[in-house]
Amino acid sequence: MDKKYSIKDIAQLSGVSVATVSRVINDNGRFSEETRKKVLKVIKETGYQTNFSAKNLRMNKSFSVGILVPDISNYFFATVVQKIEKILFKCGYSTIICNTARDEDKELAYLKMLESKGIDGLIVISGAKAFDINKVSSSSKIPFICIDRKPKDKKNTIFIASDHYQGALDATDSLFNSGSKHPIIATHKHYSSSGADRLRGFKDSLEKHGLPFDTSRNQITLTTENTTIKMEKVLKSQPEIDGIFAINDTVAIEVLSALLKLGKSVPNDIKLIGFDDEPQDKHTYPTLSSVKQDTDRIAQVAVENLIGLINSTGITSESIIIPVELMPRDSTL
Amino acid sequence: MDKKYSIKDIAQLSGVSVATVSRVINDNGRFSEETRKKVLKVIKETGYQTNFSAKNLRMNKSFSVGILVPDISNYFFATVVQKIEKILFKCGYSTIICNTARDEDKELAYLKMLESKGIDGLIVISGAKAFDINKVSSSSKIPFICIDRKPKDKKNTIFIASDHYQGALDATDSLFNSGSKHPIIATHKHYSSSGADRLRGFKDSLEKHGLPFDTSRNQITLTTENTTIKMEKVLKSQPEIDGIFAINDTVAIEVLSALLKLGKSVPNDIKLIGFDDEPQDKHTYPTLSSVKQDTDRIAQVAVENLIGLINSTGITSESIIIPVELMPRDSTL
DNA sequence: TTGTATGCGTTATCAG
DNA sequence: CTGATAACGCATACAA
Repeated sequence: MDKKYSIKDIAQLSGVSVATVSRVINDNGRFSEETRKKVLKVIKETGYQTNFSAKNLRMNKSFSVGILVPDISNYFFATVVQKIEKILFKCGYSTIICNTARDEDKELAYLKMLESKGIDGLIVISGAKAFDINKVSSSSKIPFICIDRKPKDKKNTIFIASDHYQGALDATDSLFNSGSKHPIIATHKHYSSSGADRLRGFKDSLEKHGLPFDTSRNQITLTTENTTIKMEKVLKSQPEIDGIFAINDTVAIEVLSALLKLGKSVPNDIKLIGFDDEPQDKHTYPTLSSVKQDTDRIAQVAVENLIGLINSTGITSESIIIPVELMPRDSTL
Repeated sequence: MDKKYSIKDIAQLSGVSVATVSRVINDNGRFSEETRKKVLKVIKETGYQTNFSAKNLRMNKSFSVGILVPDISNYFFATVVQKIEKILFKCGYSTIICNTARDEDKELAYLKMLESKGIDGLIVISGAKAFDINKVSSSSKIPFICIDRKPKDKKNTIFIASDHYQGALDATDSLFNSGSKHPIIATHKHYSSSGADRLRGFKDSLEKHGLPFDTSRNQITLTTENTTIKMEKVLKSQPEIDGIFAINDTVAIEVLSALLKLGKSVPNDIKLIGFDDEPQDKHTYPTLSSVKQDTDRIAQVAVENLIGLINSTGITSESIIIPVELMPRDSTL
């Protein structure tokens, strides 16, 4: 009742050899229906459970994957991680979560740990710089895929991302469509490959509408602390500003709050749109327009590809772009 | 360059036995300073890394802990998980995350998997029912601690929670203090032990102010879909309502949005306060009063106690309550 | 101070 | 169809 059963115990209890038990458990090799029943019965009765440490050691496989994420309290990251974990579990893998806090040293330390644990695969989500697995250990060939973060070595890797460019283009277009003549983009200090793509989309929409992009006039960089002050200054020196594309919803909501404090009306004075379609967008006042990423599909594609990588030796190189969806609400009416 | 080194390789390369290498690595047993340097040098050069599967098998320890959480895209859960993971990593443990989605079957499946992997400990965060580890396997004695979720067997377990009762009491008091005469509580369908404590706090504040609690008059249950309709109905039949304590900030923000739609002014017509102090509270209009949980301390205490449990055989039973802090903002001015 | 030998629980190879 | 046994990489009791 209080002991942990091993395959050996099961063998003894059911009067067969350990080899046969292993065969039955893994449904591998041949054995009679009779022994199968016998063994399965004992397993049920004893509540036997595979010892994964042993199995891993023997098979050089761990049935677990690591996931590197900058900040799990971010809505988009949390949602993607959650969905990935769910699918992986269905496929028999467990997920080791690693919160890198955008710290390169931490990232390295995590990578080492994960390698030690013999993870079968790795998913890298976002982060400031291009991802270079060779920094950990040139010997290791852990299959990995990148989400929203370009790998350093573009060959031999899979890269998955939302169509940030198109989303930003659509978002900015929607500012114009709702009457804005002089939109700007609000970014924050963190720089990621997705952020760069969104900036490109903004620029191209601007130029499409006959406005040349100029960083000093069309872009503001905010930190959490200075939003209102900075906004006030900018709006004073450029009173023509009548639309803001925020690099994500967190920034958008800070901007919205600042605008209201400054007595500006959204969308009457200034149109506003964000990115990520966070749940609270529906509950701001006015409700916040945004661009929705297809996290279901991102997660699905990520896991499918990773498992493909794990099971096959053929190395692929691919860049997968997931479409996004514009979610117009009152802030761009 | 492309091989994975084992302790045996290191032994050969440095001209000692595997036992000595093991001793040096674990700084265990005695060996000369000279051999130490020799071995360490080879380890550096080769980039040797411990094979944890083997170590785990031998030591019957996995240096990993599981964490059961209902929904990681919830701000409070995400924050706590993130902080726990960070501290655990510093202590040499990796964290296997399990998103139970409040589903008991999933929880069971996860528990089995975690047991198979030989996790050293378990952290259970919230969830609807009391937690009963015996459902997995009567044989297993995995040390575990509960956060925000009462364990079934109160003996032999550690329970950590914010002072939900006091927080709710303070929150409701603050409604009265800002002039509310007839506050109600807004809950949602999920029921947890923390939710029950918050409800108790609300009731006691009511009675303290001379109002007997009556479910049909002082409590409304919302779902995400029906908030505005339900609010309208309630406010029509009970126009005296002038204060709302929402069971958490997500509910509070939905309520706030509904109230604005219904033409009610917050805080002039109705005072409002939530729970959890989510970041967006600072950016709603008006800013949302709330009760802040000390996630740093919760995480710290949780890890400390779990590691204590793992390393000692002495079983403890304890209930640890972490103080909360009232965060008054404009919605209760 | 160091080396030898054993076993942890599995799977896989090879006989039977 | 089934059984004995080697091997995975490591820590440790025991010998030297």
